[in-house]
Amino acid sequence: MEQERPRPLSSVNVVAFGISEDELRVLLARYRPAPGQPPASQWALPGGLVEVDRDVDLVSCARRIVKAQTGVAGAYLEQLGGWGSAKRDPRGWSATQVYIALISAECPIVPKAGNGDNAEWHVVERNGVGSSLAIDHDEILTAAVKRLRGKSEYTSLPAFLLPDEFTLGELQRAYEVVLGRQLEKSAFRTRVLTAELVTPLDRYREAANRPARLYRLSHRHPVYFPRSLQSKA
Amino acid sequence: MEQERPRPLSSVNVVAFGISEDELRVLLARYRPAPGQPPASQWALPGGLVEVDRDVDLVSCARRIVKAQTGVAGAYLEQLGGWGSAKRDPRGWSATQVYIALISAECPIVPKAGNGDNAEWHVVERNGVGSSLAIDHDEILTAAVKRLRGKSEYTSLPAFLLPDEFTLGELQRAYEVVLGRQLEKSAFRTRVLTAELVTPLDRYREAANRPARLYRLSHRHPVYFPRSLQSKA
DNA sequence: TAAATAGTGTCTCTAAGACATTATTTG
DNA sequence: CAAATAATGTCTTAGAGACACTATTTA
Repeated sequence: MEQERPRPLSSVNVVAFGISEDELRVLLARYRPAPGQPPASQWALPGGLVEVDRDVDLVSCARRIVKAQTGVAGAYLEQLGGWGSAKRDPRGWSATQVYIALISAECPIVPKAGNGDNAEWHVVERNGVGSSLAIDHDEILTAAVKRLRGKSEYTSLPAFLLPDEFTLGELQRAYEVVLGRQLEKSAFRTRVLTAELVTPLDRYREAANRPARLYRLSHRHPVYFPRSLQSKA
Repeated sequence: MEQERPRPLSSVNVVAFGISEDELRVLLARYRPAPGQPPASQWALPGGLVEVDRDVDLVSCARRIVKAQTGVAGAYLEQLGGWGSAKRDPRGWSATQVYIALISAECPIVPKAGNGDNAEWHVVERNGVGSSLAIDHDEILTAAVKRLRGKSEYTSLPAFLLPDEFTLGELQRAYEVVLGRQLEKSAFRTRVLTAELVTPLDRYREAANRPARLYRLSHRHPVYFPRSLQSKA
């Protein structure tokens, strides 16, 4: 019988994105050096150690974290990647699995009992937030923003930042907020409609102008726009 | 002082792809229920526990595994994802970080001392190999093949399966082997050349026909072909 | 010369960009 | 009516697919 090797710490972190006031935002919590210890002043990505008798797998651990901070249970979740090294955590070798969460409501927060321990939504500027985050979370946030922006070029990802029903104008605005640039209306609409990314409803958004048709996503998973190398005939 | 939580097992697995005899192949090893224990008859993806005093981070752990099985030190490595759950490993809660490795040589193997303990290259058919792999490795292999195929539609990934210098014909063949379908020559060439994916050399591959110009990759990281939402003018 | 593969040219088609025009509501 | 945004149409352009053609080597 071989002696058991020392085990690294296993945790999960979440980069939760939302849109409010036409800005892309990310959820941050006060950095907590270890569970039970008081929070530091630095901001960090919400997360925590895997709890072996509570989390059945990595996604449910991520879901638990999102739920605890925002109250949202059905957020879109996608694996971003793993960060692990001997040095990243002062407590020793640690590996974290990071998930991206897209929150469709208006950036909600679950207030904590105590003293300024609430998470907060921070505006994403360029590839991160203004201040620097704890340990390697700046690097992780940058990777998450890059993934979100990159994948938004050719998938329906930004739609998961909207409520169930939305107009094409609102959808285009979501793309523009995520990508950080304006898009051409006509091209955007044909692209979205021919890809059958959305299903038209028989309802309309009323306003002080021509009412806009409401749509909902056709699929609960991201749709990819058609792409590149075709087969030989 | 809070009591320390139980820690899951942390391991790294590698899905190493190679091309030989015009077939896409993946490296498999005999499944070993735990380090030190004898290998079972089932095949599995090569991997092992993170060694906290030897591996500085996740990639170097992956590199160590690739090197041990193939002798190759400079393979292209890319994170695929993390798999973790209470049930996947009989020893208890375990999380593995999986890397894809692209081997450019002719599918080499490092022979082990003992008795049939060598890794082997298996042909990839459809989304996996013929037989079923240990624990959740079928699912992981399927994800790896999907990633490799998907990304090969719009990046230079298949080039990392070739030696340093290659002809455009060889490059096209690599794409065809990975994607499992034939491509149109003219379109392929203009695409590759206008994306400046490769740099032409002043050397030629001699054969019983017109010599083909040799090329090498322009970048050590994958190149993405342009395509998708453009900016408004 | 034939065989074989390298490499190019031309035409078509599709989808996106640019931009103008029409449509439908409220105040 | 004006103001505002929704929705559509037309023209152009870029890149991919189809496919034929030319180029250069060896046997």
